[in-house]
Amino acid sequence: MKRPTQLDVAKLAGVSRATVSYVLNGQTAGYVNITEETRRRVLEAARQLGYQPHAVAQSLRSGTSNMIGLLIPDMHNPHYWEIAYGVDQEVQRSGYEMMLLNAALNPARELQIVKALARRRIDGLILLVTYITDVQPEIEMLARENMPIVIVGNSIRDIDSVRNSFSEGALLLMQHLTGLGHRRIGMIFGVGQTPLGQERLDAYRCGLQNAGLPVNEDLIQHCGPTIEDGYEAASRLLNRHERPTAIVSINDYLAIGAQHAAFDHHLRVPDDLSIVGFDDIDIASYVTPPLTTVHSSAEEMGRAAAKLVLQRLKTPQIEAQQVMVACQLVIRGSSGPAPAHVAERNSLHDAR
Amino acid sequence: MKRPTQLDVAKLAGVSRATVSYVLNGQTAGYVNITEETRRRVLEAARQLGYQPHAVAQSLRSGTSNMIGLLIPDMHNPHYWEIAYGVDQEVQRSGYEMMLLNAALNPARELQIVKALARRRIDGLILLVTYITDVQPEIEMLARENMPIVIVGNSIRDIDSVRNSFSEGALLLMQHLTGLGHRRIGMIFGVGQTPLGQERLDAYRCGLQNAGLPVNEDLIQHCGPTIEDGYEAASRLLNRHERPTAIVSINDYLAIGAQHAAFDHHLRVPDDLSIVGFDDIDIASYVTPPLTTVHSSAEEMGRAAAKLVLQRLKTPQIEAQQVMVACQLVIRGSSGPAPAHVAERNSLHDAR
DNA sequence: TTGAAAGCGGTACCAG
DNA sequence: CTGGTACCGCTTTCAA
Repeated sequence: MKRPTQLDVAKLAGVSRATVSYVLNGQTAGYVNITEETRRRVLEAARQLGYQPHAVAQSLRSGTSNMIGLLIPDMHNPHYWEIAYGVDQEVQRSGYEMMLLNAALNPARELQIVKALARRRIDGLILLVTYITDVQPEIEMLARENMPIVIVGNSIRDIDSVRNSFSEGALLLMQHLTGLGHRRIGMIFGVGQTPLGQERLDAYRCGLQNAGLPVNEDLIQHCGPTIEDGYEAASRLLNRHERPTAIVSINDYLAIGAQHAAFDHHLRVPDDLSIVGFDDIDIASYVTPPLTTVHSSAEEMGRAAAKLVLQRLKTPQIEAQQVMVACQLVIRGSSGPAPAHVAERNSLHDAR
Repeated sequence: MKRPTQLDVAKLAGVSRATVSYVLNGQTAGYVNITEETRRRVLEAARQLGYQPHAVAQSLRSGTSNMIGLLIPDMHNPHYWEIAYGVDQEVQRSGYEMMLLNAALNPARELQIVKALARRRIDGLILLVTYITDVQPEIEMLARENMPIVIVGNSIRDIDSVRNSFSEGALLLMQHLTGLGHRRIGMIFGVGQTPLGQERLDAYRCGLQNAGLPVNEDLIQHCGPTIEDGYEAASRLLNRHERPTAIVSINDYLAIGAQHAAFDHHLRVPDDLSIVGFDDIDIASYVTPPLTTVHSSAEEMGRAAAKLVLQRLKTPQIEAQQVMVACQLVIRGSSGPAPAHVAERNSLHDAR
């Protein structure tokens, strides 16, 4: 059984295809007028056949798809879903659909997706890219062809972008920890070579130096993106002879793994170990103890990105914009003063 | 700047459009052969122009889109992403793209999405529908038009579906709790009128009856889908004069909210209160204490659903299949024996 | 007020 | 072995 086409409707209503198109779109092309009678006949015929316009044909004809593509690096991290949610909301408000694609942390797939979306002649593109150098040429090419593109959490010259001021947030976070007396602070770095991650890592190093503390590369644990990876990275830190008194996780998701590692090592958080993260995912305030983190509304970022795309869609010629989304330190129960006995042991050790 | 079309390539290579199509698709339409020389010229011209085929045009011509649509009820619940992840993996293995749409728990939006996907002439559809009665007519209509459709967590006559045997799992869960001596068991019911939720609710009631316990409707707290809602529903239960000694949450996500409510009420889990959930989301084993839950591989379900769609795409005429994904009780740290003093108080109360 | 027809970009048949 | 061309379904100009 085949779906009815405009022609079927036209036949049934006893009019031409053009008339059907006029009626269904309200599009009277300037000065075309339709008799109320014909109008009713057409609508009735369409209803009777269950006619649905063929979006692909419309798309080919009009050159627009009514879709905005969103590429995220990893479907497992709630942070990206919050961004996607913001994008979806905003995009829908303007009558578009969001098409969400997952790169599954695979650089090759990232490029492949961008290309596929371009072939689909998607109306606009929002990219959260981990391995940006690989896709940069493609992005620049698309931008030259007037495809509205927004980069999130990153930036390329002459292309709209949304970023958050995480380096500041990260510094505040480090100040918070050093201010609490922590001198041995571990880092869980579980992402690809993203500038976003790099920014946080730099802030970590910088924060230590600001407090006059040495940067010990052994305390930086590189790991994968799963919660299990976070658990293991934290375990490695906690198994060290001189374990850190605080752990900074590159994101909340991994921090939850770290919290559990502390639990399995019979360490109380925050009494024996402070754990902090980034992103403030919704679960962060519900874990035990609630996670100290750097908040930046992911949904907000998504919305900002969507707005940029939609704006460029309307007025393509304006200059590239950089939107900054603020972030703030959220102090919850997972961070506290450095444990006294460890501090003591440390000074003994230092004295030796 | 406009993107080059096949015609541009043809001109540059000094051949016809047909030849370009043949070369690029390897499609020699049976017995068409191309000189190595022409072939090279065409490829070179395509490369030089950065030619990318127009997927919309291809789609219109071929009648296929190379996309499988997936509709999920709520982007905030990790359970659904795991399903989406499974679908994505499987669908990609077969050279398709997954198009993910979020209904945001809105029944009207659900129907709207299904219709939009149908208009896009998507190749196949995987639906996780909350308010199924609203979309059922549309689904049946599409199925009649030979659109491959799979329903997940639900079922409609003559349509492929994937379900998990949660009612069994739920009964095991209830046995587990009653076996531990719990007599006052609360329920957090934070989903729409989904049969899936209903199934779990029925199992809750049934499980109580099996243990010879009364069903107290006041112990069933209906609430919204956010983690905050879970927190509040649990709080309401815990604020009762005679609070439950165990709480069954309709899903893990809300259970995390419940855990936090217990924390805020200074109740230790599981000593003072047992909390159990459903789904076994990845975070479930990392919260403190790790969540007792009913596991069913969501990713597995997604994969099964994708396989069904792809299979029907190949062979449309086979009979509708129902795939059951097994599930099992996973006992972790969040459930334990009913607290003695409460049990005591209960019996005193019963004796009065 | 309505209808005929020219494309949008590709594909695949048929003729050369 | 290659080129011409009809068609996928819809929109929109132009003519009637």
